[in-house]
Amino acid sequence: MNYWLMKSEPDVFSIEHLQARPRRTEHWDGVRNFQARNFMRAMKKGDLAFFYHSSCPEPGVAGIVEIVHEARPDPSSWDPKSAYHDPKSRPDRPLWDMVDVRYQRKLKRLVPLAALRENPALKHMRLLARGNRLSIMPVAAAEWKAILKMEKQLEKLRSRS
DNA sequence: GCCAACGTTGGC
DNA sequence: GCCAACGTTGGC
Repeated sequence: MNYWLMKSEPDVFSIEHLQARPRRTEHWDGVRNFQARNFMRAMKKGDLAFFYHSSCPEPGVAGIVEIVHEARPDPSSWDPKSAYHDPKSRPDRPLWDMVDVRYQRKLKRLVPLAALRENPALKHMRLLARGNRLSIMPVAAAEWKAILKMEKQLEKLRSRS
């Protein structure tokens, strides 16, 4: 089983939006970057991913989702009406893929980007690498654990105050 | 709104 | 294949 991180702008699509979807499941479509696409292609059913909120007042890890359907062609890529339309992609020659994710849980408290940066255990995390802009990336098992540990610590701090 | 960093495009 | 120009991402 592998771990991943998937970015989304909460104004557009947040962990709460996913939670409100029928069967708490949604296509993760609109990815238009080759590296991100290739990571999606490596995802297996049952893999877990952090749902990361980006481009918002408090960016950070907001929740956990499960990959419930592996990569297959993304129909929005050849839909001229879609904001994600790419004329190079056609139904007979698809260029972009999507996976399905299912809501697993929200973190008890959002783990902010600023806190991730302060954790020495995450020094080499891809998300934190200089200039990183990938919307989908792998997460090492040790990093996954470290972030869940931060969630617990943040929760403890809150319950104490 | 600014700007650094990166990916993509297209001329040569 | 190089590289400048441009567009996008995303934190601040």
